[in-house]
Amino acid sequence: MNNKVSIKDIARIANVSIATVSNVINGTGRVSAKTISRVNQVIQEQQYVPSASARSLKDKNSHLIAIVVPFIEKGMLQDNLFYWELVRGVENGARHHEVQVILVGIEDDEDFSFVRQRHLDGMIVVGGYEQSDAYRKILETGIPCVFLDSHLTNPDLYQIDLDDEVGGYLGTKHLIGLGHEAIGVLTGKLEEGGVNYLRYQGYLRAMKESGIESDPNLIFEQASSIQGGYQAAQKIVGFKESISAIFAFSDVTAMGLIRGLHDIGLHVPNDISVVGFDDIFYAHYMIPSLTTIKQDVVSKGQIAVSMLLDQIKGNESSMKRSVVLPVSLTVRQSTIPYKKYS
Amino acid sequence: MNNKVSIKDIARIANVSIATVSNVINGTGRVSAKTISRVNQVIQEQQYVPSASARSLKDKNSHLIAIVVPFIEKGMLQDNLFYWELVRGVENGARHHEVQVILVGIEDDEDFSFVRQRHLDGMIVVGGYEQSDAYRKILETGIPCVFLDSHLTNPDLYQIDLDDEVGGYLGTKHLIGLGHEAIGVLTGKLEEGGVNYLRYQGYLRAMKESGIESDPNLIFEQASSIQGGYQAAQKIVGFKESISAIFAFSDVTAMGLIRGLHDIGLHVPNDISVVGFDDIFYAHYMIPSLTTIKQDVVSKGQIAVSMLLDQIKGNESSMKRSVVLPVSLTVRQSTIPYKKYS
DNA sequence: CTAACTTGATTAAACGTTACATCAATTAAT
DNA sequence: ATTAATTGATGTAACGTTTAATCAAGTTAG
Repeated sequence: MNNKVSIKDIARIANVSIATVSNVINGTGRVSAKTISRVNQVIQEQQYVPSASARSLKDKNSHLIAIVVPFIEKGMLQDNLFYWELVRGVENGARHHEVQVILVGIEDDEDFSFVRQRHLDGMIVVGGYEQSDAYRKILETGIPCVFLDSHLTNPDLYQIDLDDEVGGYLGTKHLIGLGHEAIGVLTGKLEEGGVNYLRYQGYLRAMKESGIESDPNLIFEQASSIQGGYQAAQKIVGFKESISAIFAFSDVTAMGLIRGLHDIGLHVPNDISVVGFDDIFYAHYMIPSLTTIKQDVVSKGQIAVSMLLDQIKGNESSMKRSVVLPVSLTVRQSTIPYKKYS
Repeated sequence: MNNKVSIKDIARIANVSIATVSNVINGTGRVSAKTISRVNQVIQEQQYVPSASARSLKDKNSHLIAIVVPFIEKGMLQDNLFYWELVRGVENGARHHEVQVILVGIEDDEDFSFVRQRHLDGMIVVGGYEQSDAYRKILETGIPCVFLDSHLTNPDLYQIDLDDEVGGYLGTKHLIGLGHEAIGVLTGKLEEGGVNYLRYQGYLRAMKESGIESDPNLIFEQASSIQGGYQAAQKIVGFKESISAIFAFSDVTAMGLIRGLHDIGLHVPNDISVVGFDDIFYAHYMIPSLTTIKQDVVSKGQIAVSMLLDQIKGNESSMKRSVVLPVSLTVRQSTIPYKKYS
């Protein structure tokens, strides 16, 4: 309705020039107290809102950032709840900085022309693999980015990661503490330096430290999805006499796994213990509730936003380029002390 | 890097006027085949991308829609996975129409000035209550909207709803068919005409049809969240001798409920049967897996987008303003035939 | 009392598009 | 052979801002 009141209208009604109105809005230039209040009055009355397109045309920044999520990964629809929590954190962080978030679920052949098209101020990229096509294209756009959970080697990039190695260590140590020795690992794609790789390193460290030899046959690499976890149960059951516990590198796969084992007749935790990773909110409500490595996803999203905005504003010095967030162990019902397989 | 190549540059390099370039890009006006290909060539070489801000400044439409989600509802953080599936559907629908989606998680005091600020083309609004403040503000913006799961009474509004009454009926009928008579209901806020209200009506119809008297004491109204479901277990346990089944009006509350009952010592389905609503993907993997009323959330999102775009483009006639999507019953492990409480 | 600031405000260019009006050069119709 | 229509292309205003340059009037300094 009132959609077309522009700065010109305000100027006319308030009997000043548009430059003055602009100054009032932005607090720039010199303008007397009375004029300020008169102009503001008119702005109120007319419900004037400055046009973002006109602004961004002028200053080249859009107050728009993108969150880039791989909805489809390796051909599988991403059902990881984890992303939802993250997206919420980002949206929430952004709104406190008067920035809006556009959601982009990238596909394999994604082209990133929308970045320049919309003059995006920056991007938050979730889970990029260093050698992927998308990753290369993202860097090519040249806009400020913050990478999440990517463990990229380039030290110039801004990134936020988890202390994945420690997470892997903690979960494994917990199982060892319960007396388990034959501990299987259910991991997503193992790429050198990637999230799963680091968790695996932590696992190895814990095993070595406790003098337990780790059996490479007990490493199961599977898609990081609930289905992936479910399918893994089939493979794992072949080793049921030699495995007493499994460390799944995400809660979602742990869920699928537990269900898969259940369908085969193996019950968690009595027949086998399971540790997850992420602590998504269902973990607490599952039956059995899931012992897992906890991270604070929502604040991760918020940190990502402020890091991105600092970078955009050029407060480079005020922040480290790489942040590593802590993880911790949350013990619940899915893990119990080792008992000989009966 | 190459961020500043504009239509002018293309025009200069291709030796034509900017008007011609514009015509080539938009397929408007008259321009010879050779010129077209030459211009396109240059566009390719220079990696030119038209500026969305300039365009939207000119034509008043931004190719930007918002999806509005109540992240925080009645003071509770929305942990409903359901929304995530919906958001994904919308994003996916949008990308096929060259529109981008901005994600807005509204708060209680939300102001919608961003709508005019960004010249949004339209909005998809999830779960609005007719008498809410937000709802009023949304209508005031005057932009095209599609309302999801809102069951609004105004027949001029575009909306997509589920056949909630039938859903309520099917779930109840299923339980009755298993021999249950004392069937409790775990519902979110019961507002006349709202989603929960209609599901409840379906419940009543099924009960009446089977000649079972429904006990108003067995209606439990609780927040639609996993915690809400968990807490409900406390209340329900007081009636454990008189309740043999519960129909929860969302899968998330069903999960919380099942866990809550479990902690109290009541096991699903042996001690009590539970039916959910939505069929979020986890329903299939829970232990026990959840009998539930299935809806197709992703396609709901996609339909919402195309409905919105039709409305924006003014193809009013081509579509009904109100779409009701079907639901169906999916039977899993959380419901079993009635047996006397022991 | 003039010169030099300060204050409050204005003018106009520029940002990258689109679309309307115009125009020159062909081609077609009488 | 003149007029009319068509084709291909251009010039330019307009969209809503911001900002640098400018200016008039009032104030202060010497």
